[in-house]
Amino acid sequence: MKPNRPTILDVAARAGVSAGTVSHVLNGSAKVSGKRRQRVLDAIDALSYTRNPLAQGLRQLRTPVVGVCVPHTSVAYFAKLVDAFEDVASSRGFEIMQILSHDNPRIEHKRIASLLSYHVGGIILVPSVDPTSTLDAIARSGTPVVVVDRPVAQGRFDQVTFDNRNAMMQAARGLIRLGHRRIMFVVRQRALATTRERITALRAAARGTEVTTRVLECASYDADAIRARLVEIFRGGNVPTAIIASNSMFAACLLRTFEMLRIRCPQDVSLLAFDQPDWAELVTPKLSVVRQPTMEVARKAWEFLISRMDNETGPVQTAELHADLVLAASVSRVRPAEDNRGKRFDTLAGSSPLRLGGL
Amino acid sequence: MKPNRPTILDVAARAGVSAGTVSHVLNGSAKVSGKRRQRVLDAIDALSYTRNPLAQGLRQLRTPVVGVCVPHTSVAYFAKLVDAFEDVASSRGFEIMQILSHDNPRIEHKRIASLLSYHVGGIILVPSVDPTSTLDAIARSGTPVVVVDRPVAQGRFDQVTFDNRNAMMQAARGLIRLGHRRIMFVVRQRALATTRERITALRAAARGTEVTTRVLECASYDADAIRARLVEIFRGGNVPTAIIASNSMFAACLLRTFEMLRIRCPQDVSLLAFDQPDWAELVTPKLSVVRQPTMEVARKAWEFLISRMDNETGPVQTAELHADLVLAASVSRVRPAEDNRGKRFDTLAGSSPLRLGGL
DNA sequence: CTGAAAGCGCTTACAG
DNA sequence: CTGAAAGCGCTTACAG
Repeated sequence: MKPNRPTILDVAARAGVSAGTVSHVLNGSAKVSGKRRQRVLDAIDALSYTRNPLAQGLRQLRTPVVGVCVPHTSVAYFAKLVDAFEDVASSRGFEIMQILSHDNPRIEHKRIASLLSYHVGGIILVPSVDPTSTLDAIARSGTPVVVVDRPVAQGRFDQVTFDNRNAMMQAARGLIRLGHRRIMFVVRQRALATTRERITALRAAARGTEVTTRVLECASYDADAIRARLVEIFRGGNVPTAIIASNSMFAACLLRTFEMLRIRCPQDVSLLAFDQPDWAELVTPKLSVVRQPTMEVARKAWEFLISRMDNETGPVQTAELHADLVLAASVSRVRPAEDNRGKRFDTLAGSSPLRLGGL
Repeated sequence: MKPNRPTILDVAARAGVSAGTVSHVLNGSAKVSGKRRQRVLDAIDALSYTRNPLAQGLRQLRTPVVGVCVPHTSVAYFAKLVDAFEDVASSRGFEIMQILSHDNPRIEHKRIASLLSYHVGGIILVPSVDPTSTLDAIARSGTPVVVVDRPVAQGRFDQVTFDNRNAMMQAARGLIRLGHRRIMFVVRQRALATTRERITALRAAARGTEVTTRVLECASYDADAIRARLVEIFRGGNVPTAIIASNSMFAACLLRTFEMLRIRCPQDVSLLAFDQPDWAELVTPKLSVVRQPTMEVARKAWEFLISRMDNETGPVQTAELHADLVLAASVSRVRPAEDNRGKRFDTLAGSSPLRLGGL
């Protein structure tokens, strides 16, 4: 069934040299004289020989594969990131093994352990809330790794992150300047390093002003459940005048909730989101976003990974990229009459086909 | 640097048996007596031994890896598909190697060849326009493969596809019933099997009526270029009253173009899209879509792949899943006065921040 | 049921 | 510069 692929021995035989010599021309690991070298090249060509990466990996304890671990691919931002890595990696002869942590440290650890058993040449990791055991396992294996997007304790690992503090600072100050006094930040997990940085910056921006900030943690991944949670908030009264969503899924849920409750955006509530979704410009009003330079992240991370693979003991490399605030129609100035103090929104749109799980 | 992982020999030594015996309990490839078996299990546990898949793969010419090849991950639908595969595969102890064809047969072939050199246990392929050489290479290698989403010539390969004819038939008939007489179908590549099926169905629906159909092929992946192309159409006069987009990227470009040209949807033009984007319900008007059951596809494809890996010579397995038409506000009835005959839209919105490449 | 041994396809000291 | 040979960690006929 499986016709045997040519091996290095076939090439050697055809070129009239030893396997070792073929290996040397393949790897440039030793000088091979001009004509032998050419004979080897010709033989490789004639047989359309390609190396068996399994054998190579077994011998060298290192395969030309880089493992990419992100929480989910269905999040547009992570999908784009993986896409970008696939591009740059395959142009350098690397395969991508993709694993998903589901933002769960246990799964993350297990999946990374499996990746390590393949002796991958390197790992790109968007870490979960608590990646300690995962990072320890990677460190123990000596596999080069670059941490991306979410910072971990500095000093041990190469990483490329965003300047979340600055981005949030910009966003918060912008809102405050527009008259907002009650700002809510909706997050998946408070404990996430990225989130903590953002919360700190939000509070710092509010310090010394009369601005009230509030963090809403919504651990669920289920849109219905999230919307139900939001509905509670808006019905509870004392509604914020501006909401910052930590990712595009929350932004989407918020927009749908606005619609259900007939909350006008931005007249009643302004909205701004981290994690620029591709639909930001399609919705009405257009969504204000913090734009993260995905391609730049991927390129930088790859650069770090390559240099780490070449030099495992070099100094730790760090990059903090800039994220841009892009204000659009979903954010507006607060007029005194509209400050929502003590206001409730509970007009559930009767015609909405929405199922409201849990309500 | 790299502490040596325990090997099967370490386990054997600790359990006081031979490596072959350990292998047998690992694989259940031969009966091992109760107590020896337990000793092996204990040793594995004590050393937290895991098999080296590279060695295993080298020996068996088969690794517990499945290769997934899609055109792009940044397309939401494909990302979801890959996500779904990762889930089901890793729960069965398989890794995922992900490659991207960029809808280019040459790249597809090259990347698949590389995949094959890893002796992957199976492949899931969303084929490019012309996957002939790729499929030949896969067939030659004897690797189990399931073709997904886009049908290829029947009979050689397991595949799970959608009933595109029926979906398009429903969509077209729905539009015709609402009074539409000029329908445009915007596609990436006419030659794609999926697209051809849809075009055929569209024409069939129009046959015997006074309905004019038109296919617009836009090979570009650049949103600016696509919009420029669309602007031409709308300026050209004799604008269609209904447009069907073959994927969500086109739908997005169309919505933006409507906005630029102050075309009202659905009053001036109705819009409907294959490939349900996650923002379909966020835009105004809500987008009408043909909804494809992603998870079901993934599950079915995996089922086929597993059974193919178990039985390489079994009969070809085929599934054609049903895609639902979900009508929403973006589609409406045509009133006689609004039939756009000879109409042009060329009010370029001056305030739009849009860059119009090429115009 | 169990072990000794060959072999999967490479790479890499080690001689020469 | 080049070749012979060992070895990476498994699996699998083959004896027993």
